[in-house]
Amino acid sequence: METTKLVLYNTLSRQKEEFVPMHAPSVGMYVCGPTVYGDPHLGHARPAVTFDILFRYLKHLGYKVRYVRNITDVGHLENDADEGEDKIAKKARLEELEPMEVAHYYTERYHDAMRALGVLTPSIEPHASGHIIEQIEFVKKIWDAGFAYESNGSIYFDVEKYNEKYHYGKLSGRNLDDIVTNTRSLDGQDDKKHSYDFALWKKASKEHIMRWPSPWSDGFPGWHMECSAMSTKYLGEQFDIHGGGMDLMFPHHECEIAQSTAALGHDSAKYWVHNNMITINGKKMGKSLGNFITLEQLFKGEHELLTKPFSPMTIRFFVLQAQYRSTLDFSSSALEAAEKGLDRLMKGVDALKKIKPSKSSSIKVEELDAACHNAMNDDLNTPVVISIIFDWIHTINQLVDSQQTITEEDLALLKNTLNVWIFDILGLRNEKQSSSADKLSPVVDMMLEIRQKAKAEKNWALSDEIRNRLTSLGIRVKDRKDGADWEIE
RNA sequence: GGUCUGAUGGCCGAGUGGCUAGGCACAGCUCUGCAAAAGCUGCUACAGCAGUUCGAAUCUGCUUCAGACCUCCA
Repeated sequence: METTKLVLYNTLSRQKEEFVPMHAPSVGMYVCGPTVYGDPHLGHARPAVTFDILFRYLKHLGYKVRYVRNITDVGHLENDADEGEDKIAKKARLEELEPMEVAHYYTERYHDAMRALGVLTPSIEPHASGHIIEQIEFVKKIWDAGFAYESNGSIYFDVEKYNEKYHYGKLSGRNLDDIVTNTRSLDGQDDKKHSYDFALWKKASKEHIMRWPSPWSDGFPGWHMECSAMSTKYLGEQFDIHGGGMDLMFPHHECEIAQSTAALGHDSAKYWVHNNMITINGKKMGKSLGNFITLEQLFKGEHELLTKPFSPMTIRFFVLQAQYRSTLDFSSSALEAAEKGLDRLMKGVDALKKIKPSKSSSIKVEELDAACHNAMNDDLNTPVVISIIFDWIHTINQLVDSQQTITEEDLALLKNTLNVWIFDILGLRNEKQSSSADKLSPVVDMMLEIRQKAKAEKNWALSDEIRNRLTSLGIRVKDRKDGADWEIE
């Protein structure tokens, strides 16, 4: 079985392209991170897990990856009509906290949730507030290139002028004419020449707390500037992958391309990778609709739509069971299905220990790795990877049952391959194997030995009492032909 | 209104021309003192209509429906 090459869907070309790094073995990847003004919700898990998988897989393929994911703690305007009030500042004032206090709190919340989901920490996690100077410098470059104008202390990007030389809309497939006729006119845009122009630097109003000095005014950077400035700073003028949610495609990523192209004279990212949304009742889960469920609510089961709590690994597995470019519809029953599937998968992995090697193998273990690679190489098709693993869980069960045979060598290969794919690449954890279970283990084994003696003496009363009391302690006794096994519920 | 995407079995979700996706649920069976658990087996769907083809879930056209973006959003 031959192994293919990694292919990624590039939004720029609207097709799958072979991934060829610009400077192999190094790979640069930039992904838009969260705006830290609210608790992380299920929607945040999608890009985090998707690009975590890409990060892990690229490393598995032998690349040296620098993965940059930003923290937006400044910038995003509430809306253009909002006198330049910044989201962070608005929330801060409501709660009478320092803006940085709010940003820090939610950054920590985000980190905690990501850690629980098994999302590896990026190589660099730059904060927008820590890169104001870089952003001012970037605005200057655009200014010097002639694609910006000043109006009332704010600097705007001149989309029309840019579009004369380049194509504004190349990523989202729009043309300026369409944008002109189809952009709603909003109030409070008097400063701009055209409604489709966007702010590079925004003058702060009197009451605006988050502000920095600049050559133009005391203010703050426009809401697309941080990604251009920070990706350039840490990954260079040109880098391999730029990721983010599909909802950021326009205007955010379109504006980023315009900014970088205006300032540098060329595009910055080679592959634009966008994950699709998680939906709920067929509609996008997001802040604007208010139909989101926070990760903490999921972990604790505290939401009217949840029948029970779901572990972080169940959430991760749920996300991985769909290809990243498809919408994924949330429901409590879908999560329950994911939970049981994951449980079955982990039990299969545990069952590896019970296999007794033979002199020959009736199966071809090397096919597992090749099949997984082929699925993964096809634009990160994790659901197919998982289905292949399930096929092998079936095989493991047959091996345990002696319906198939495997040599000691092949068994070691099988264990190793499954470990790589399940734990290293998919990033799953076996949550039932905790350290407390290890300490508990000899104690439970002792109880089961006593019960086994009782059973041998047909002392069903004692044997059932031991079983019932263990069950009430959350330990499920599983009788087998030779003795008994157990697991924590 | 513009741009784009999608419609797969009870549910979630792969699959781009012919061969079983997978998981969950469900049914039967095996194991078992009983139960539980586990395993095994079964379950053949592609929105509608027309066309291309020896053959279409997969290609083309039309229709219907849904969603995303066009405003902060992962």
